[in-house]
Parts: sequence; structure tokens; C-alpha cells
Amino acid sequence: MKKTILVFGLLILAILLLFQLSKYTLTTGDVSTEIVVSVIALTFFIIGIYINKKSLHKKTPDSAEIDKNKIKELEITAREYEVLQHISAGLSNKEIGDTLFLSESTIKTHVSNLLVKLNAKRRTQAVQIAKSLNII
Amino acid sequence: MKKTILVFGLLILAILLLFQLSKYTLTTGDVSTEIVVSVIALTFFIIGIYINKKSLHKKTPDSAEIDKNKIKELEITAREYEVLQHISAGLSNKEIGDTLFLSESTIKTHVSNLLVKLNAKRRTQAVQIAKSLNII
DNA sequence: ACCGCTTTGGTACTTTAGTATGACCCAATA
DNA sequence: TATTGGGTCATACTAAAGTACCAAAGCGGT
Repeated sequence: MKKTILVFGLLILAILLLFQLSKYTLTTGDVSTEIVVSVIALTFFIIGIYINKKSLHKKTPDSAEIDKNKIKELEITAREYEVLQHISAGLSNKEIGDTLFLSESTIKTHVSNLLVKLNAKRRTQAVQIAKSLNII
Repeated sequence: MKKTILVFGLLILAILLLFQLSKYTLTTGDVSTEIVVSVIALTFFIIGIYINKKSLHKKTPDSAEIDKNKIKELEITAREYEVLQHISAGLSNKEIGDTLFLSESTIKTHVSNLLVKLNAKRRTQAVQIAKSLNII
């Protein structure tokens, strides 16, 4: 937030500076009009690209970051989340247990809890929901 | 391709026009410098945004398109693909059967075939593989 | 030391998922 | 016409997945 304000402040300052500079150079006639216009054009061209890139980054929840707040909100524990990741990787309970050095029973418990917390009936649905919530 | 050339041609023309216009208005003194600069700035700002948007659209294969060739390559039939989509939506065989007006047996057959073709052991893994192959 | 919560694990059971096999229909085609 | 491929469905089976309930160990906070 503070960063945004700072950037925009500097931007406005730069624009005003450009105004004054162009006015000065054009009245004194030191520099040709083309160059002044070109500098202005280039400056704003770059600013345009920059602003656009920033806004696009914010607007596109394409490969959005993981919503950790949502995870906490759903009261999904660290272990459960770990299991969830393995589920989405397509592993069976047995396989998850092997990779995490846990028994299949434990994994089943975690999965059951996950299904309740994600309001899902099946592990496939859990993956779907988790992805739609950007927690995976 | 032809469109791109046309657009850029018009763009260059517009820029040249702007050059001449600014030169003229500034020498005659009809319009204040600020306005001329503002117009130039705005123009290039918009151009910057436009160009950026175009290039970003081309460069980001984020949510990549479905690789239909891959589907054919794997010999996945239309019906099977339909079932695959429902699997990734988190539906059970019974539910898929209901939505497609087919028996659960039929869905099981399709799923079994899909698992072989996708070289998966479970439906969750099938979804994972399908996504990594951009066929879903 | 006790509390609350997570983690782990177990048993027993029901429900889905998945495999194997065979059958029938239908449309395209060799 | 006989064959091939896709789609449909069934039965019978095994293997996972999931539920319910319980219990013990661990751990940070008060």
C-alpha cells in the first residue's frame, strides 16, 4: 500500500518535471521539438507498459498464489494440508503413508477430516474444491 | 499478420502526424505547451498499454489450450473424454452415469479404459496426468 | 500439572472404485 | 458380407476409499 503511494507520488513528480522541462527547452529553443516530443512519448510509453503489467499481474488469478488465509479459515492443519497435496498428486492413501512414513490408518483419518473441512464427498472433489479456493 | 502490419503502419503515421502537429501548434502558439505535452503523453501511454496487452496475451501459455492432438494420440474417444472431464470435476461413477444418462457399469468401463490410456492407477492420478498433458 | 489441540494409530464396517470377462448393438469400411 | 471400433451394459470379483469410534502420545500455553 505504502509502496503504491510512493510510486505514484514519484510518477506525478516526474510528469510535472517533464512538463516544466519541455516548456523550458521549447521556449529557449535549445533542443529541437522532435526530441522533446520523443522523450515525452517514450516516457509515457514505458509508464503505460509498466502500469499495465502491474495491473495485469494483480487482476489475473491464473496461477494464483496459495491463499493461506483460506487454509486457516477452513482450519486445515499442516499435516492435513500435506496430505491434501499428495492427494492432488494422485497418490493412494497407502502411497501417501509410505512417503510420509505414516500408517494408512492415519492418512485415512486426515483424509476424512479434510473431506469434512472442504465439504467434499470424495477425494477427487476435494481436489477440485481446493483448487477453486486457490489453496492448492 | 497483415493486420499487424496495418496497425503498425497506422501507428507510425499517427506518430508522425503528432510530431508535425506539435511542432505547428507550438510555433504558432495557439495551444499551450501543457496541452500538447498531455496529448502526446496520453497517446503514448495508451499505445504502451495496448502493445503490452497484446504481447502478454501471446506470451502467457498460462491456462494453456487443450491439446487435442494429444487426445487423439492417446486414442481417447469422445465419450471417454467426456467422462474424464466429469472425473476431474470430482464426480463419482454413479453421478457421472446419472448426468450422462448411462449406467454406472458403462462409466466404469470408460474409466478403466481411460486409466489404461493415461497410464494411471487411480482416477485422481488420471486427472493429474491429464492436466500435465494439457488435455484437460 | 493440566488443558486443548494435533497427530498418530487401530478396529470394524460400508461404500466406491477398479478389473476381468462376456455380450449385444450399430455404423463405417475393407 | 465380414470385420473392426465404439458404445452400452451386466456379473462377479478384488482393492481402495471412506465412516465411525476410540485411544494414546506429544506439545505449547496458562
